[in-house]
Amino acid sequence: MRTRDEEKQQRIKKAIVRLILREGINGASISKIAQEAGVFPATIYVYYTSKEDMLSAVYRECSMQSYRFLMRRIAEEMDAAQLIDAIIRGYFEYTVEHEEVFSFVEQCSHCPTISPIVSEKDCTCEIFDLLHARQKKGEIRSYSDASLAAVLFPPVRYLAVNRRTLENTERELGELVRMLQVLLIE
Amino acid sequence: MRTRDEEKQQRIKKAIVRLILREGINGASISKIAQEAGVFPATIYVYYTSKEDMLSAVYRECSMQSYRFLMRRIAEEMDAAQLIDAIIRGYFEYTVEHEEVFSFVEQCSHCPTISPIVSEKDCTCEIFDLLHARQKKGEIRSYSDASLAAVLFPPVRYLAVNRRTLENTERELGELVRMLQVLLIE
Amino acid sequence: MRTRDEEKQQRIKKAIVRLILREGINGASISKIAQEAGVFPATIYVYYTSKEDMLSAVYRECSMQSYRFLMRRIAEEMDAAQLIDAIIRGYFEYTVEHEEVFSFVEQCSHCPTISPIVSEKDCTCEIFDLLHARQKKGEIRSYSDASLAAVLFPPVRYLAVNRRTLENTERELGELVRMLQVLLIE
Amino acid sequence: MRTRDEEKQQRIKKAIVRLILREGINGASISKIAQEAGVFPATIYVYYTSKEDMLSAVYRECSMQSYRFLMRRIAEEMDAAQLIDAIIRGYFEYTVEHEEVFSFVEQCSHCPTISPIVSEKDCTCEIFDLLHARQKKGEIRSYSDASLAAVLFPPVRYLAVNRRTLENTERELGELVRMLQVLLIE
DNA sequence: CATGAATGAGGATTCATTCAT
DNA sequence: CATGAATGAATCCTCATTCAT
Repeated sequence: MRTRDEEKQQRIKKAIVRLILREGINGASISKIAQEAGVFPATIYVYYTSKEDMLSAVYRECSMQSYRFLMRRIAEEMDAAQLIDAIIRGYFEYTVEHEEVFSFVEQCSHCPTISPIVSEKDCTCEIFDLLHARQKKGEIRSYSDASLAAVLFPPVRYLAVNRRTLENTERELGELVRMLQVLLIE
Repeated sequence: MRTRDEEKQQRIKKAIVRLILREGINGASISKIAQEAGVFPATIYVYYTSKEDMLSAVYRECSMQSYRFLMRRIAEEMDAAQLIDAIIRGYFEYTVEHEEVFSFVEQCSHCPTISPIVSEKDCTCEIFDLLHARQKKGEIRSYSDASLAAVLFPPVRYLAVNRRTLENTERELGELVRMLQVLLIE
Repeated sequence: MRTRDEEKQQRIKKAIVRLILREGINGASISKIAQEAGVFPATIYVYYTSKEDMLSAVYRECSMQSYRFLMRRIAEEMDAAQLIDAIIRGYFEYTVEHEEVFSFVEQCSHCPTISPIVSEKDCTCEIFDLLHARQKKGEIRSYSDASLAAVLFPPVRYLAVNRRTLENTERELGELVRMLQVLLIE
Repeated sequence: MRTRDEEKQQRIKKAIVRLILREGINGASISKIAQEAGVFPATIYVYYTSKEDMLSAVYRECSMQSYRFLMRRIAEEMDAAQLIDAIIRGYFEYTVEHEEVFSFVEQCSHCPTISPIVSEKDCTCEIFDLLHARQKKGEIRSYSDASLAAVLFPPVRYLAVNRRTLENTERELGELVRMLQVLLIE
């Protein structure tokens, strides 16, 4: 039956992500992943044809996940200020609530043997549709997509990785939101 | 006694950096590094006590290097606009001219088993001294250091990683410079 | 799934013992053991978690084996003289017939990183039960267990290690038996 | 000057012995020995041509040493009972006072790649001269040298290795002395 | 005589993967 | 579908030894 298998594959995915947060990409061997997932190494090959295949598949899924999470925070009817606030805070919340997945994606996206598989573009197109709409209405300045992407996401990741105390984080995040509202809104 | 070969250690460092750009942290095994450097695997242990020790040492050096490179582009007497321009373009040029080192540092800084060793704070303090001076004079808005760091460096890294054609890159970079000048200058 | 090969594990054990007789504890590397056993080095780790684990396990088994061998030579209804004769000669025969195992145990028992694992006490308790019974009946003098153990086993090992010709050995062994009968029997 | 060199060689010897007590024959590598002795690995090759040569030389010296220690406890004019007492207690004291050397010799003497170098016979000849003299005078029973050696030394080593508390040891040692006096004296 | 860098063989162990069950 | 033993290449690292200084 499907139920058992689905659940086993989920355990494998979670194990990869958890292990890579703890020990880095180097530390994630098939046998460790299997142990962490409570399955046998050979079982992993039932679901994936190779380690590389497995990593890419999980990486792809996780990459998507962060932007799907983000989209749920965003409503069509938000004005530009609200939209920027939602993107920044939503993305940040994602990094906190899904620390493991975030760390996993961060590592994979910087590894030349894995990263080519997924491009951020594919994941963020929906968000850019929304931004483009506001640019057309003259609410958001007509910067290029590259520039928008550069100032919207990497700074949030930076704050997420370097966060210390809750208060600091809250203040820094608020400041970043205001900065980007000033910068992007006409 | 044979004298310690400074040049040999340099070759090892370059080999690490080159190999990690090509094959990622996973692919950088001691034997591959040795081969790339033209030394014997055992020789590496004359210069470093372990692989971890080696990676940290080279990571530390490379991290510093990027900011030393940056500082050379900056002059005390620049005004705020020039300073921002120099930081953005200087940092970007660094990523282009030292692609290998940049990729190496990017990967290490996201790997939980290596990154704790070096903090960006330690490397960028000189730049922040310059920014603080301008903030005091009222030339640069009084955002927190975290926010400044978040909008100054990660967006440049983003453009560096995602650059395609030369023209595009030039345009995007110019746009980013203007954005940050608008954002940061009173 | 392939069933765990009991016979393969036996081959590994024999290989360890044989190799250590020939080349000493120093010479018993995993790869040599594997070669001697006709298995692959990695296969050893299917049966043992580490070299240390393997050595202890085999050492423990071999230690027991010598005293089980001894017990088979001994009958409940023997009188004191017969018992001493049987212990001395039985133990000696063991060292001759299982030279490899004997040499292996001798080496392990003197190595500080292995020996703490097995105590002779655990192996000889049955023999001491028999001796205690004779002590109670007044057939054997009431020396302490330590003294009994000291004069019963180490001298036999000494003769076993230093034996030259068959005749000599036979004579020395007979002499030792008589000495201990005189010494221990009331 | 000879002084420096002599002292350095002494340090090497002590290091070997100390290290082998702690970590067994396996653990005594040239580099560890050098570190323990405070010299450089290459320096060891000034004094010995190879590791094997070094081990044999130190083993030979240490073997002799135990019996020289023993001889100092023995006086020509002792009667048979005193002689046996002196041998047993002298040898035991040696194992306690020179635990490191004793453990080193014990390990080497059981290792087939080292032991052939030294035979106990060579070291104990003086003691046997004394015993033979008493045998001629009819004070000590005319057992063969092999039997004498088998009951005189190995039991002491056994007690030395298996000693726990001071009281126990004292009692066991006294008992062993009395046993051997009864056994060997007419 | 002492040194310390260099070496290449070999150390123990883990790897990703396969295969028979 | 799941398993777990088997594999041979690869892992990091230490070994004894040599050599130029």
